Amino acid sequence: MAKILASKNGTKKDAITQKAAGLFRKKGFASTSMRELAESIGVEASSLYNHIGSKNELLQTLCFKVANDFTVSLTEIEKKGISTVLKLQEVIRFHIEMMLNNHDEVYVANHEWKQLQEPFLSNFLLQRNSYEGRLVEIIKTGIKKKELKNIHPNIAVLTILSAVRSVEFWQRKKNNINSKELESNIIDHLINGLIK
Amino acid sequence: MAKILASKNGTKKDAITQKAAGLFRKKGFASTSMRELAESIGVEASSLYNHIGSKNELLQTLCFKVANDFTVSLTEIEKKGISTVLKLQEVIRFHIEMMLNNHDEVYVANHEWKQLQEPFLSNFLLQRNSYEGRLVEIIKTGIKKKELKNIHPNIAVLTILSAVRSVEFWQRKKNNINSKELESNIIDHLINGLIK
DNA sequence: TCATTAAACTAATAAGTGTTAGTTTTGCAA
DNA sequence: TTGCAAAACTAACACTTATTAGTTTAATGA
Repeated sequence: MAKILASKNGTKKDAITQKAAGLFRKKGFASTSMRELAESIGVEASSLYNHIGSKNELLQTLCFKVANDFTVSLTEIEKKGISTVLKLQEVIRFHIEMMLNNHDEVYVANHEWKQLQEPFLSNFLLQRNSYEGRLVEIIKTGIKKKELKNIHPNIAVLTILSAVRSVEFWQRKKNNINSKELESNIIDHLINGLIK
Repeated sequence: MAKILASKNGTKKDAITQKAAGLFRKKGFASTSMRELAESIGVEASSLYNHIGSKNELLQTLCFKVANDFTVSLTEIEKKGISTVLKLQEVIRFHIEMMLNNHDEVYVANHEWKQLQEPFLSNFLLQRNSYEGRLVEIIKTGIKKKELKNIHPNIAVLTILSAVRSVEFWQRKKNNINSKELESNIIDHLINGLIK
């Protein structure tokens, strides 16, 4: 009868959620069984239900925690009295650091949100659209202030949001590049381009 | 007793594979059952096995078809006697057009390759690493020729390959932006940056 | 020491999984 | 019209799935 050891400053539910994040990332949500999750903890599957509500609840917790982190961060950045370019830099930097520090959770939120059940699915997409819309507004302001060239704001936002996901692949390869170098390269690329 | 109608210039296996691509994209490979796939065609699940080998074979077919298309295209571009910047432009353009013209297949190859079984999984990753390596070489050449600034080639490649995936999101929203505008915006962003 | 509670266990359920075997139907060529 | 092959069908198999009910064990506090 192994016990689920709660990580310090966290409940047992948190410990299970963390393990789930790792498995959901490696194998996908649908391909991860509760028996596998339980085994990775060292317990029977049914024992998990003393701590969590359901498998789907685990996914909900993960997705909305990540979504909320991004929303809160964007609100902070919006409030600052800095240029558009600096705001974009901070947004990009936050995305990269989230992926570096919370790899499993962010990956799962990015890849497995489709498996959310209603009404959580609609809710998640609403939050996502709102986030993208606020980034579009930042870029529109930058164009108006002539800080940015006259690109299509929606395309630019989706390009940036996709580009920062390169950190996913970067984790896969265990290159010894420190996070600051990674950050500055990606930010420079997305803001200034590749041309010499 | 409904019949599987083969699309013109294609076998019935092709028709099933195409339907599978759509479902695998919408629901994920693991969450799509053979009974669902069969129903979407209008046939019993067991009837599918008159035409295909297995569910996993469908995924293999999709993933390697896409991987091969990209490999072939890159070989063509490498052969051309054009500048590094133009080569990169053509690579980016090909990615975007593949995603626009073969949305389901490319999406599935990008998102569901993890569900491949060995030895196909290792094979796919080898092909992918080789593709990325060849792009890294193009960028290294561009730096040597002083066409490109002195960025980290590996980071640049992964940033580009991630950025072109924005087309995935773009399909989701049914904005009325034509593909040429989409292409030129993304290429300009990745080559020249955002700054005015 | 004893009662309480948290959290593990075993066992079972009902539904769904990919796949196979065997049979029947269909459409075409001779 | 008959014979044949392609391709549909039904039925079943052998597992696996998430989850629940009921029970036992371990830890805690009085």
